[in-house]
Order: sequence, then C-alpha cells, then structure tokens
Amino acid sequence: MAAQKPSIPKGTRDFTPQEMVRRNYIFDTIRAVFRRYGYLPIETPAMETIETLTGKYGDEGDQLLFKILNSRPHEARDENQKVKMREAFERTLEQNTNTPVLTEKALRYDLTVPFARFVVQHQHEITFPFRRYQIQPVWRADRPQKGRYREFYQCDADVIGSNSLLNEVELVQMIDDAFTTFDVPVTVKINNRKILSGIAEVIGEKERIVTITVAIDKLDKIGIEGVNKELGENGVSASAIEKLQPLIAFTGDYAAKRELLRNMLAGSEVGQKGIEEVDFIFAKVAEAGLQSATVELDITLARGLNYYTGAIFEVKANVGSLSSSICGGGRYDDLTGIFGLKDMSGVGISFGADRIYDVLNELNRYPADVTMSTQLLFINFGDEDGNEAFRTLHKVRRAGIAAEIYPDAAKIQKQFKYADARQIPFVAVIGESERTAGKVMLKNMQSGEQELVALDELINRLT
RNA sequence: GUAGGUAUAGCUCAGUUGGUUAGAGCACCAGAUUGUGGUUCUGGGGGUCGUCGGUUCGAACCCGAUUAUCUACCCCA
Repeated sequence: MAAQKPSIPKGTRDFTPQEMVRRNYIFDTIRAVFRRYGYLPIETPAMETIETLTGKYGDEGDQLLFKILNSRPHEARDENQKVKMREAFERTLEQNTNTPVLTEKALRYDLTVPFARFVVQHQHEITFPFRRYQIQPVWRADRPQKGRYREFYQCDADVIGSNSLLNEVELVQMIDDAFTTFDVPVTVKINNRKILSGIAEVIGEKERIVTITVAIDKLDKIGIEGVNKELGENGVSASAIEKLQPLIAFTGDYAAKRELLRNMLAGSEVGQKGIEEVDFIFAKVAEAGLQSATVELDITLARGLNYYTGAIFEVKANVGSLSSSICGGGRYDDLTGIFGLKDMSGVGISFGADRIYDVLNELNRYPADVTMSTQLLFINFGDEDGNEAFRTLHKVRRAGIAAEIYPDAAKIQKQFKYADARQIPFVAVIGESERTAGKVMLKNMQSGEQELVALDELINRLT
C-alpha cells in the first residue's frame, strides 16, 4: 500500500519554528500595546453554539460558517432521532439550512460576537466600562486567495459600556503605536455610519443606505461611472445620484471635505452628529499627535455596515503589495442587545495578524534579535567528557543563558554543522584537556575565534 | 457561486515542431578532513512527469474529463 500523502485542509497553514518566532513577535507587540492601554485578556472556545453565530454576519457570513457535525450520530438510540437526522441531511443536501439535529456547533467566525456573548454571560463579574483584548484564531469557509485564509488570527481590543469618543481616539493611537513598532507606515481611514445615514437622508434615499454605501465603497475599483451605474441599477433615483456627485467626485484635504459635508448634511440631524463625532476624533488625535500613521476621512469606507453604528476604521499599509486591510473596526451601539443585555455600546478594533505577517515578511522588517533562540551549544564527546559538558550546561542554564547540548556523541563535524544550521552564535567544547584544566573552549561561530575560559568568564560573556 | 492560470525530485523550476535512458539549482547522505561549522571539490540516494481516459508506431509535451492549488470578482482580517 502506497504511503498516504500528507496534507492539511485548504486555506490552513503549518508554521515552522522560523515562522513562529516572527509571528510571536507580532502577537507580543500587539499584546504589549493592548496591555499598555489597560485592556484585559479573555479567551473563548473555538466553537460556539450555532445559534450564537448565525444571523450575526448577514447571509454571506452564515454561508461562511464552519459547521461541526454532531458527535456520534450513528449512536442515536432513538429510531425517531435517526429518521429526523436522515430528513435533515436530505434537506441540507437540497438547500443550505441550519439543522440542530445534525449540527449544533460551529467554529467562531470572529471574536466580536463571542465577546458579546461573553459579556452577557459574565455581566455580574465584569466591571464596566470593560476593556478586553483577545488574540485567537477564527475560521471562515471562504475561498482562499492572497491575504485570505480559512484559519487566521484576529487580535481584538474592544471597550464595552462607554459612549465616550475618547475610546475611538485611543484606538487610533493604539494602531499608531503598533505599526510604529512594526516600522510599517499605515493610513487609518475613518468614517462614520451617521454620516452615511445623513447622506442617504439628504439625497432622499434613506432606505437605500446599504445599496448606496456598498456602491460608493467600490469607488476605488470601478470609478465614478461604475458607481453611478450600480446605483441606477439598484433603483436609486437619478436626482439622488445627481445630488451625490459632488461627494463622489470630491478631492481635497480634511478641512475642505468637512465643509462640503457640513453644507450638504445641513438638513440631517444624524448627519451633523456624525460630523461632530469625526471632528472630535480628528481634533483629539491631532492634539496628541501620531508617530507614524496618517489618518484620513474617507466617506467611501463602509465595511461591516451590518452592525457598525458610529465610527468605522480601516487600516491599510502604505508599503508592500497587499492591498486589503490589515486592521479594522468600529462602534456598535447595541453590541449585546441580541443576547438580552440592552444599551451596551461597544467600540473596538481587530488586527489581522496573518496579513501583518505577510506585509512584514515581504518587507523583511524584523528586529535582528527576533530570531535568536539558543545562545550556546555544548559539543558532546560522550563518556566522561560528555558528562562534564552536561553538568556545565546545567550551570549555564541556571545563569539564565539559553543553552543546549548535542544529545548524541556524534561526529564533531555533524555537531558543528548543527550549530551552524541553527544559527547558534557560540559553541562550547569540553574534551579531556579542557576537563582536566577545569575550563571550557568557547568558540564564537561568527568570527571563528576560540578561547579557553573558566565557567565564570563564559557566563560573563554571554549575559 | 463566477472567471482565468498552474500541476515534472523534499523545495524552486528547466524540458526544443511529440522521438529512444527526464534534467538543473537548493536541500539531504557519504568522502576529501578520526577535536571544529559556513566556502570548495568528488561521489550517492531520491521522479508511474497530479489522476483517469483518448489521439499516435511513439506522449512530460496534443485533446477530454477529474482532482488539487493559486489569482481575480463577491465578501472580508
């Protein structure tokens, strides 16, 4: 029988040690930022009950849920149950339905909805306003392509139970902190759902807000003509499209854009509110100053419209070939309402660790010490020399130096080759002469120099 | 769901209008070098050319189907 060809599911990846140290650097950096801003860690299960997840991400999102088949279906004792399962299975083959008889769990699609569930379930243990961060994988049955995976990590920070726009300001600062550390210049695009509502209102197409925002969101890709065409095809009136033109065609700085909106949205209360909110965020961000990120008011930004009610954020790298967003977020006025806890406003952002990893890899922008692991390798000659090396290794580790011994008394070339391949910067040789002298031959692998030193001296040099 | 591209050694890829025994680089193993790695030299192991079928005297190459994978659209981190 031929050996089974090993493989992993579509859209998933293995990570080698070399990749993991880089990924950990990304997670550590983001986690440090979260902690610095007072966010607290939580974790939730990889799977949620299917009711928790369905209907939260729109029809599109429901399609992308990885559903988990109920365990041990063949063990259903009840004949009735088996009949139901068979029927449910037939129905599932015909159309995409959620059938608890077959599946009552699904893998989490994002971290926000599980967080909302968490807040409601633990509301009596939580001190509000609650700032939580969460760094865990999520799963989507999407078609994989560049920057898009079926299993990927999100790094979320959300504040719940506070309406203050200071939270939004801080989120922008956190984005700036993280990407400044990564040395990746980014643009933070900011919009506000209330502005979008105001626009829909003043052009007389209040009900078609989703159509309108989805269309103008594509402005970059399909141009003004394309946007107008799509609007018309979706039933937006010619006069409404006409009124929209100055906005779509607009070019200019923040002040000019703001003035245009102010005039245009004069008749819309919600629109004015949106402008005020954006003004506040821009003013505060400018006042504190950003290190490397640039912020931009982008009224074509409309992602996650299904649930965002206030600010909308999206972050793109200004360098590299990845055009999709590497971080996004916004405010939801009623994050937990669906689980029965009313009037809890939340705002948060999500760093796409895997896309940040792709960007950093392309730019090869990692600090030199990120890849450092073992500092010192002991050559193993076996017998009494090997024992002495092992004893010395123990002392070196106690001194806080990451060290290891080649476990087998293999040929010396092989052991040195190993040190080289592992990029271990120092090698210690203890043979008979060193052992009787009570010293260690310490070799610097980069310079090739070696020197007979006492243990104290060795520890001194490596710390 | 729609549209393209690709599939040859562990990895990255060559492979002429279809022609005899399918190649390179890297990686791996051994030796030159029995207490010294990176460079060099020599030798070695590895492939039903994704799978199935068709055309042909003859297919890695042409045709069809199928599977996998990548890219773009939709949507999204």
